[in-house]
Amino acid sequence: MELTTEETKVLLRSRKLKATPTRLEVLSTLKKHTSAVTFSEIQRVCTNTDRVTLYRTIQTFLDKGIIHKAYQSEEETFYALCNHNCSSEAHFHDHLHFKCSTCDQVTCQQLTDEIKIVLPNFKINKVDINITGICNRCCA
Amino acid sequence: MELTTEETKVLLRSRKLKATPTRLEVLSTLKKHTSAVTFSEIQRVCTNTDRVTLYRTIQTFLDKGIIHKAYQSEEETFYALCNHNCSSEAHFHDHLHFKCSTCDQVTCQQLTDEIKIVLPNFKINKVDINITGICNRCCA
DNA sequence: TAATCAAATGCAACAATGTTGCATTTGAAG
DNA sequence: CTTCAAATGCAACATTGTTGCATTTGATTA
Repeated sequence: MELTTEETKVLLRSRKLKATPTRLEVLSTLKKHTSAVTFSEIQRVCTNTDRVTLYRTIQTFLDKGIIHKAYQSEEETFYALCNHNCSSEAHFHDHLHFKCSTCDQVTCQQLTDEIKIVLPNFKINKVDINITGICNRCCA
Repeated sequence: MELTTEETKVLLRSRKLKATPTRLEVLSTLKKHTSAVTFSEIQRVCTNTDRVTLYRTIQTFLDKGIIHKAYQSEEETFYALCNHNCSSEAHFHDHLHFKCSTCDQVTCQQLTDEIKIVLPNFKINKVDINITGICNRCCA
């Protein structure tokens, strides 16, 4: 997920969104992180943007499928950029979200084997898998 | 999970908890439901108990492994009684939580096949699987 | 059954998080 | 440069959950 400022503007306009400084800054923050980002982290970076605008910006990005909720703990929600395979309809078919209890980072993990979940007589729309444990970097 | 009032008292005392009217009422509410229960539903039932006491009661039950968080949406948390296989350490090894988008109920579902998740060099402590879709009753 | 005391509760106040309405500003198109 | 819908900032509010502290109560012991 490499995005220059110009590419970000193109992305925003392709979704019929104005390329405002706040939106560019939020997206820049997200792409700088390899792991998912909390609202408070976004707020910490965008100091000269109103709290309400940040909430609305995130909601807009969620609606347009630019970001997704990677992990929701009791305290905080973690957001991450969507990648190309990740439509707003089906985020989780072959990946999951991992919260490391050592470094507290949330990362998206791709699965090599697809997970098969069988629930007879149920219709499955969305599968969210959240795992907590110790990530590969902290294990090493 | 059949619990008479007397059995509930025994359960509470076995965890070194006093069998107060509020605790009995909260547990009675949970066992009356086949699906997981929200805080607001508990609050709706326990009208003569202070809000703060209900929060503390739920927290105590979580700590003691009597209930667990079945599902956490943006708006609400769903709680459910723990069954016998379900220690406070490892809730989710062979079951998942299903949120039906038709009837809005959250239910625990047992899996016939254990799910195998492979993440090389990671240490997995807890696996939460949340599925949204249409449950067997609403499909019928 | 009465006395005792830690545990549990109720109340008030507070904190954090997120939302809504509305006036003002601004990005992008002509 | 003008125009206008979209985006923003501000104020006020709603919801959710927490903390401190005085009072009450369940369970134990005498």
